[in-house]
Amino acid sequence: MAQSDTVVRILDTAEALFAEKGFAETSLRAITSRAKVNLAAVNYHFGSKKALIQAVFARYLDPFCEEFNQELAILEKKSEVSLEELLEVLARCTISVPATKGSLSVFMRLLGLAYTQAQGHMRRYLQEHYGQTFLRFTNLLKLSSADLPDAERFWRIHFMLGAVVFTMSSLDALRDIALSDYDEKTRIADLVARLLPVVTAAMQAPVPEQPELVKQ
Amino acid sequence: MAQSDTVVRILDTAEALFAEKGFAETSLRAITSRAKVNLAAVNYHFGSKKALIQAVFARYLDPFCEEFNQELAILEKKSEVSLEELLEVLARCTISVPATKGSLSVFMRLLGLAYTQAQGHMRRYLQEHYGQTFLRFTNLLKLSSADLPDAERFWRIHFMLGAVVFTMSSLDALRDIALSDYDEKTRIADLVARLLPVVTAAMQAPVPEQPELVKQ
DNA sequence: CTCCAAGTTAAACAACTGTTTCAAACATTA
DNA sequence: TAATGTTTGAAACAGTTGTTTAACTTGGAG
Repeated sequence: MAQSDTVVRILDTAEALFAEKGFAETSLRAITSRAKVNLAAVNYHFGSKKALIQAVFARYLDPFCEEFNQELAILEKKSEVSLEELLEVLARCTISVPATKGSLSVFMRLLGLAYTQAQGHMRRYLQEHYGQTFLRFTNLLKLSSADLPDAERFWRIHFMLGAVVFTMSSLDALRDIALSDYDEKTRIADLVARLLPVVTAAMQAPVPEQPELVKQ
Repeated sequence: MAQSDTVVRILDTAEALFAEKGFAETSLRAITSRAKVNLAAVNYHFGSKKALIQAVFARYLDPFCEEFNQELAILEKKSEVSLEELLEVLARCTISVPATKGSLSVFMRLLGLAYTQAQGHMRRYLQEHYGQTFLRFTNLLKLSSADLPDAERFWRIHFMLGAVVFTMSSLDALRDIALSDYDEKTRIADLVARLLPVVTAAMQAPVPEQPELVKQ
């Protein structure tokens, strides 16, 4: 049974090439030739290039969401949850899941691409499949930052999402600079340790005076 | 003299389409047909699609850097510069420059695409042409956050760069959500007002205990 | 007016894209 | 062993891509 082998090899290669060059810039021929499988294999096993992209994401996000949902269920039973506690759980799940492959940075790069690259279908896919988990998280976040206006919290979530995704997705380049300029061999765990106090402080920053809402 | 007219129309259309769909997903035919210009005009006036992309950026960044450099020169003469002061200058220049066109959000989206979309040549172009201005900025930032270890500052700069670029590049989608969920008509100026305290707090967050540097 | 460079146009170029086809090879069950 | 359904293989499909060519139009200087 060579099937699973072909599927896995396509997924591995596609993941690497997508992260390296982007979705539109990576052709099926580039994937299949490097993976040493036939060109038609992608359409046979996945149906289309779109579906392949989604499958690459699902391989990361499905196990992540499963673990994260379990942790969220525990937190939801508690009477109150601190911001540090919630972020620590998020960080732990993010690190632990792809530990088998050790390529968290690759996945973060993909996530960044999915959001910024104008692949509308990816945003829709992520929303449909993982929106509910995200909602559970934001509900807990609301409890742990109750004094923050809803709109303010909304924007800050995306500021911090950007900080994480952007840094992680450029990780290799930044790590090289950090090494040559500051003699620092930054591991993912170090980066998370750096991120936690920054994100916490950002979420707790003073709220600016209400901007006067003008029409248009 | 229809030349300048053609060039400007190409730039305007390309800018809009790039922001809307991304670089790779926007064909020269899509640009030229919407701009009501002949297909060959792009290669005639700009040389290649790559050069057109760079020209779209230069139209924003050249005037921005000119103004920003002037402001930086003023700050460099002062004996000390506060973090708020420096960030406020950055925000002011960012807002003021494209005021004539009112499409700062378009440019921000382009900037986000340039960094996240794996167009290697764009990163190189930005570094080569505007790296020195960025260096002047980071030097002042070092003065205004002298108690921060260099490596820590380095990472935080990129955290915050990510927050800005990522948010801006998804701006339209986020703005729609903010409008429907919080009845908020977010203007760019509002967003900058929200960003300033967050970035300030993030840069001033407590430094985590030195991560033990292990080999590998 | 003449002439020349600058700009525009339509057409064709070669290369590449995702997808489909159908015969061959394979593994599995009866 | 024979029959079955699944997986691979090479080739072709129809469409799009960025770029180039060469003929054509135009505006202004000599």
